[in-house]
Amino acid sequence: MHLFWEHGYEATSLAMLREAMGLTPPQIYNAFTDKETLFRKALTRYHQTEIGFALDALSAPVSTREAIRRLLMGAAEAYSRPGKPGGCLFVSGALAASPQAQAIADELKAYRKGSEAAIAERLAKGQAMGDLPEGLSVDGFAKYLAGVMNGMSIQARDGASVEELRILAQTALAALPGQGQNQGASSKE
Amino acid sequence: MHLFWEHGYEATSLAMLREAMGLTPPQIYNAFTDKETLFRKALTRYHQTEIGFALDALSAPVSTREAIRRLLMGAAEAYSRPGKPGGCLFVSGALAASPQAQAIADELKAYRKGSEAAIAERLAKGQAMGDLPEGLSVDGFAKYLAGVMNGMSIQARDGASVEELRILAQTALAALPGQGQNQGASSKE
DNA sequence: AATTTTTCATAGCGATCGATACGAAACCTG
DNA sequence: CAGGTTTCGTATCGATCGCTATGAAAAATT
Repeated sequence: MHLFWEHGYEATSLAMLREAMGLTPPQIYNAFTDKETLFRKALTRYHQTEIGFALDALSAPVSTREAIRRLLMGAAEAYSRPGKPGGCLFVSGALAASPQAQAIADELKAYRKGSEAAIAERLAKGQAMGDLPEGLSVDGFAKYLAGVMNGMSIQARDGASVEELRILAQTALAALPGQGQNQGASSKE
Repeated sequence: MHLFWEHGYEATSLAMLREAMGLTPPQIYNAFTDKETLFRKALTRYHQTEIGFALDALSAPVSTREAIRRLLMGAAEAYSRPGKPGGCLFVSGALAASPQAQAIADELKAYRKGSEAAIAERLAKGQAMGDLPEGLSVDGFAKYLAGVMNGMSIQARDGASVEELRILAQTALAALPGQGQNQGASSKE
C-alpha cells in the first residue's frame, strides 16, 4: 500500500512489491491473482485504515461547520503523517495513466467522486437542519471542499507540514457562509 | 505536449509520441536528444502557451483581490479548455513517479513551488500597498491559493466543467480577508 | 552521368515489465 | 522408511520499454 501510495499504480513494479513484502512472484500471484487485484486490495485497506477521519467527521453529531472543520483538519493530519507517503492515495495512485491502466484511473476517480458525494450529502443535511443558507448550492460547495482536500493532498506531496496544512484548512473554512470575518492564515496563530 | 499532459511523463510511450508527431524514432532523438529533454521542452511550451493567465493576473495593475480573482478564474478556464486534457500539466505530468523518474517529479514540484512563490510575492506587494491586513500570513494564504488551484486541476481532470470550476473559484475567493459576506456557491448565480 | 557524401527509415539492441512453467524440496500417507 | 502429493523458489516467458546500429534512398560533388 505504501509503495502504491508513494509511486502510483503503474510506477510501482512487481520487483519493488516483491522486495517490500518478502515474497516470491508465485506467492504474490497466488495471494492476489494479479497486480491490479493487489492494488484494489491496497485501496480498500487504505480506505479502512487511513481515512476514517472523513466518515467520522461527516457522521459526527456536531454542527455542519464543525463537521467540515473536522473533515479538513483530519485531512491535514492524514495527508502528512510521519512515516507515510504524503497526500492521498486516491489522488496519487493514478492521476495520469497509460491507456492500459485506464480502468485503475477510473476507479480512483470514482473514489474521489464518492468522497465529494459524501460531502454533498452532509451539506444537504446541514442545509435541511438550518445550518446553511437555503440559497447555497450544496453541490458547488461540496466541489469546493473536495477540491480543497485534493489540493491539500498535492501540497502535502510537495512537502507541506501538518501545521501548514492546518493553516490551509483554516483558511479554506473562511469561505463557509455565515463567517463574519476571516480567521485563517493569520500569522498570529 | 498533449500526450504528456493527458497521460503523464512515464505513461507516455515513445510509440505514442512517434505516432502523434508522425516522426520516426531517429528523427525524434535527433530533434530532442531523449525523452526527458522532449518532456522538458513540452513543459516550457506549456508554460508559454497555456498558462499565461497566471502571469497576466499577477502582474496586472489591479487590486490584489482582483488579481487573485483573475488568477483563479483564469485557472478555471485553462484547466477545462475544450480539446485539451483537463487540469494542469504541472500536476498531472508526474505526481507519482518511479524512482528512475524522480528527477522529472522534482522538476514539476519546482514548477508548482514557483507558482506558489509568485502568488506569495503578489500578496506581499498587496499587503505593502494596504490591500491586505498586516496580520495576514502571506505565505499561508499563498499556500491556500496554490492548493485551491491544484485542487481545481484535479476536479477538472475528473470532468468538472468550466462553470463548475468558476463556482469553485468564486467560493474560494470568499476566504479572502475583508469579505463581509460569502458570495460563492450560490445557486442563484 | 558517375561517385561520394549525407540523410533517414527499418530492424533490432539490452533492459525491464507483468506473469508463469518447471524442477526441487517438504510433507502427508501407507 | 518408501511413495505419492503438494508446495514453492528459480529461471524464464513474451511483450514492451527507451534507444540506436545498419543498410538503403536521396542529395551533393566531381
